[in-house]
Amino acid sequence: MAEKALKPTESELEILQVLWNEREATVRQVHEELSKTKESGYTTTLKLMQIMHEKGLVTRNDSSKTHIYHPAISRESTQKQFVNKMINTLFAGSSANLVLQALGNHNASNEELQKIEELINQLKK
Amino acid sequence: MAEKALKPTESELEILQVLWNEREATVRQVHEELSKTKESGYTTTLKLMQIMHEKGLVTRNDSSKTHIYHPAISRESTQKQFVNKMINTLFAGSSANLVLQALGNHNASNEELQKIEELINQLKK
DNA sequence: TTTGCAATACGAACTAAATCGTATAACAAT
DNA sequence: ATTGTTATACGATTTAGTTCGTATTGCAAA
Repeated sequence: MAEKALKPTESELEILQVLWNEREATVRQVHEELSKTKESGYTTTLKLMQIMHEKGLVTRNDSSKTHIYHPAISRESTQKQFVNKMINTLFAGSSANLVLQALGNHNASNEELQKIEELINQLKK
Repeated sequence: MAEKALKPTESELEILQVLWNEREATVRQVHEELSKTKESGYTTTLKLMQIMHEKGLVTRNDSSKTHIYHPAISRESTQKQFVNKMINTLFAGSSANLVLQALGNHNASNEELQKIEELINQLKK
């Protein structure tokens, strides 16, 4: 059976972000991290992560009292999912438009620009 | 007073898409357009557009019985809003990562790639 | 003018998401 | 063993978004 294409919500993305960065984390750790930029209760984070577990967005090791969570979907596939969606709903299907918008508004280093150029040269062939 | 940064919902984006393309439209026209790819009742579209009007996402001319709607926010500013959000929540702040992802998965024409290269050369300076 | 059609207005139901309070369980320290 | 702390479980509430039914209004055709 194929893997379900679950689309994480805004809050779920924030949690996944932490899990992707740390590779694994407890609810406490995730909550501490989120608290840096956001105000909310511990049990809210807990509940969200429980729901994510039900949905299959994360796995967890509950062999000890304090459960350890892992992301169940990759950062890359999630990025792809959202980028594609966005290209279709907001850029009339043109990836180039999205690229121009992204480069125009955010600052990329010369090194990063270099990488992009290389990719472009490959694609041109 | 500064303009409020209202984030359109998924459904609202679909409607804005039509308004941006047509420059203006009636509820009926928007609904016909959406019906091509989506199943839903006329009054649903109507209600959504009324709510968008309350929120200030659209303006309307109601001097005649059939109201004519216009987008109140630009396609570009909305694109910017979503792209920035996405770069932050999904690409760890790196616009280049987003660009690589976008170019890697969607096909851009040589002409479009050319435009991107030009922009990159400008940015490099 | 009456009748019928197409439009708007609006309330209500339904669904999804987020938030939190409280109960309970596991464990460590005394 | 008792007590305190930190964890999970879970129900309930709140908020946002979507959908639709029904009432009403404006207008044109008969």
